[in-house]
Amino acid sequence: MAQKNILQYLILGLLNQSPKTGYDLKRVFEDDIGEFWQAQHSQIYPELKRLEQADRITHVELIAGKKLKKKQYSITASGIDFFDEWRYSPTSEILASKDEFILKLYFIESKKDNHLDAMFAEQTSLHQAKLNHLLARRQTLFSQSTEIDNHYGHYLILEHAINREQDYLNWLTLAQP
Amino acid sequence: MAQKNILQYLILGLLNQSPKTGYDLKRVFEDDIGEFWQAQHSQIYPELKRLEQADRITHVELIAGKKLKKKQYSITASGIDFFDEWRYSPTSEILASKDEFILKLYFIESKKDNHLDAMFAEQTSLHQAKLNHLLARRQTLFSQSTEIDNHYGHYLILEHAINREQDYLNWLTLAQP
DNA sequence: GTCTGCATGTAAGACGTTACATGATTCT
DNA sequence: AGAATCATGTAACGTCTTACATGCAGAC
Repeated sequence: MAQKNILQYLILGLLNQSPKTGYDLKRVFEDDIGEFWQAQHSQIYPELKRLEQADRITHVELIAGKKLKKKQYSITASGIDFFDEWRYSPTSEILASKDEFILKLYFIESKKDNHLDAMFAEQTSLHQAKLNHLLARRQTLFSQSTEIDNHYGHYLILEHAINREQDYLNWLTLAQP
Repeated sequence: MAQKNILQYLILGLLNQSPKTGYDLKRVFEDDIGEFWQAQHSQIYPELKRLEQADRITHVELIAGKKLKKKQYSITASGIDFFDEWRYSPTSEILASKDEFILKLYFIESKKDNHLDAMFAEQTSLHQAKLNHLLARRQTLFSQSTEIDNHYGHYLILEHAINREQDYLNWLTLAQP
């Protein structure tokens, strides 16, 4: 039964780096690892509650400004054990991705279908925009090699995303009739 | 609210190619488009029922052998309209994929972490096996160019999957310390 | 003083997986 | 005779998205 609940490990891993609020976590998902995993705040907050009940994390309440409360979560020893179990276990399954565009292509019967041009042009534009955004981000974050050493995981994930977009664009160019 | 329910379009598209049973559809998902979309039979059968109630498909009952009943579904005119609306509409969103391995990498802090070797070796082996399987499949299905012309969409999707695995392997080789 | 971002939560529903269940046919 | 595959369905559960809801803080 039970699917894997990978979200909990991601939260634990991020809290293992440093204590964070739910909002902080939300932003990491948006900015850093969103290319390979997504989570909305409506999923994060309940998961934090659940992890705290299971004693994998704890929180302290901070006041920002005059009365804005935030809950800063930290990982517990039990949480670290649980996280390490996951991170060092084999990753046997390749979680297949979904791609709506390639499925639409699947239903094109002939190379001469006159929708093909517009479809490829649209996707090329989308992926080019995404690539540009990722490249700009790399420029901002990792223009110095010291940054790479200090945030190696983040660097890897960004490199992989860039690589993926470049390959996708390359395929689009080659496959286009 | 309501997410996109892409499954219904895939079923309609497949029935638009030729009438099929639920089991036939299940196999197409396993064999042909599984690289870019997954669906279990427990999702397919209820969706067929729903599509029939909405008059997008109909079925006839066939008897195989002495008494094995199967339901062969066909697309209706209304179903074709509905399918065409989807297939020729813009595909603006890039549905982000999930990759558990790259996330585990994200939590590796140092290039010198002594788990890295084993992790890369494992993934290389997995993706190599997958690539071999896809290449064998291309050999079986598309060794003649007439096959490509007759099943162009299928050919494209397989090519894309092969391309993706090759790029992934290439990245694994380059990123490995 | 209004707009953007910070901050936290719940509710409803859609989507997807695993397991449970049953029976016929074909191949070895 | 037994195993694999064909064939169809339901139940339970877990995951994920969208929407609803509220309030504080900082910048302009």
